Amino acid sequence: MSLPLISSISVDAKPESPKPWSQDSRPANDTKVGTPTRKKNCNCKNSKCLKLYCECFAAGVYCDGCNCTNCCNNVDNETVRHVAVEATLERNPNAFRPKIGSGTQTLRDSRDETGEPLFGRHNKGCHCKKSECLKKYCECFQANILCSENCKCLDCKNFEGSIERKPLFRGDHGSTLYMQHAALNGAAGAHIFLSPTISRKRKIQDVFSCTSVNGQSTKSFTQSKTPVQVSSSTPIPAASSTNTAPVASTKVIYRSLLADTVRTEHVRDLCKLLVMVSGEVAKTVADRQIEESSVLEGHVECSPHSDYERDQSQKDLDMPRTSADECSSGISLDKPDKEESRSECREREKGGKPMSPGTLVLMCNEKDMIFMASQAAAADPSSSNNRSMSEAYVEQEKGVLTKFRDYLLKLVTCGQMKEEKYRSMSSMHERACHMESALYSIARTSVPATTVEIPLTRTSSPAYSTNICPPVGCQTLGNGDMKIKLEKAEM
DNA sequence: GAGTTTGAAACT
DNA sequence: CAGTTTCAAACTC
Repeated sequence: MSLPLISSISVDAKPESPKPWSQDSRPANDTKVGTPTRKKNCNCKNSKCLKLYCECFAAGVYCDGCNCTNCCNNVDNETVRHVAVEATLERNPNAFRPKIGSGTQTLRDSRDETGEPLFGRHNKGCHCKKSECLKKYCECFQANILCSENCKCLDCKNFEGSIERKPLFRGDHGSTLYMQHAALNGAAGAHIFLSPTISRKRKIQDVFSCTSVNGQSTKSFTQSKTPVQVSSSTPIPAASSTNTAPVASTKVIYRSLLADTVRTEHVRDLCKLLVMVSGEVAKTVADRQIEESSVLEGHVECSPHSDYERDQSQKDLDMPRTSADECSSGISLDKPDKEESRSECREREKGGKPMSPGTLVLMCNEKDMIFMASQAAAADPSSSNNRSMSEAYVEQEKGVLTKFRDYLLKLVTCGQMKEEKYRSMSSMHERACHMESALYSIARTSVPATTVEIPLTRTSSPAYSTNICPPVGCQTLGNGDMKIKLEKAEM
């Protein structure tokens, strides 16, 4: 008995074919993989592509289409390569770990005054001396992140607020995509605009070397050689989306709208559900056939469970409710025996080593295949009625495909809802920034220092208050409204 | 495309 | 751990 559909689904949960350094998972924000589809071709000559000098080796991939000579980073030299991997790991157990860590929540969700994304930081930090960390020699710059306290660079200009860095910055200014990414990562709080951790990196440079709305440098508010704590209410003009600084590259970090929505356990649950649907359909078909044969024989007997089970089956087929909240927390499957199955799996896990989700799915498949076999046997004791069997298969397939289709439709709905959500968040943010910029322009006139408080009407978007912090200079009032607190500087 | 510069990795 | 060498990418011309 075969259940090709179920089997094929379960494959998704299975890990990819193992690589010698499978632990390596380059960060999404690493520009080397910032464009995930792009694979760099190395030009190694002396390292045989078996040292970290080789980008392919370091990235944990085979050389493919590279211009390297004496390359051993391929399937043919698996043994040699394995030795090299071992040696490398011996030297540095983290050699194949991502260089750019996601960092703390603060860091990951930070961005500078240009609105550019600054996800993560270099785990080891760079050691640049001459490039001022403004060239791709610098790993931080290359990864499109700011230098952090991990770095030991000299004359660093890759820090927040750096005038030199600004024209070189590569990013998507306050774009919807950024907002999406930030929101998906749970961006919250004041750190989204300025990270104190990153600010610590500032050394001799102007801490508040401000850039006006049009991107031109202006008089600094202060000059400091000491770390400065920057709060969200610091009167720094947010460049916002009106910043017209040249963008050297339009590389955008893409994150699926459904990221964090579909998780491994959901795939597993879906598989289980499909298996269950398949089983229910088979049972229904079997019951119907028994019924039909009984009618033919003139002995009409009611199936003791059919109606009830049909109801139950229908309940099982009902898709879970769709709501924004549900989308945010991931799609769950309302499956009656979900908890039971999980506990069963947990029971199994207790007995031995923990099993991967893929293994669990496969085991569930195995279990259900046995179940299906017994079902079919019950439906057709002679096991020779091919017509009945194929009819059952067709019904099964139909049921499973229908269920799967419903699930996909639900995913699409979730994606659309998220898209709408982030769009409204983005437009709200841009409006606030525009207003803030306008106010800042006013503030720069010769009006004596004072505090301007302008209440802003809060939009209906709950995301604004929960996921995104107020723009720089904005404060959230107790009643949910926002005000812009802007201390005017003497010019 | 060749030569130079640069900084990470490897080595001592 | 610091200094030196090797290496390949980034950069310049």
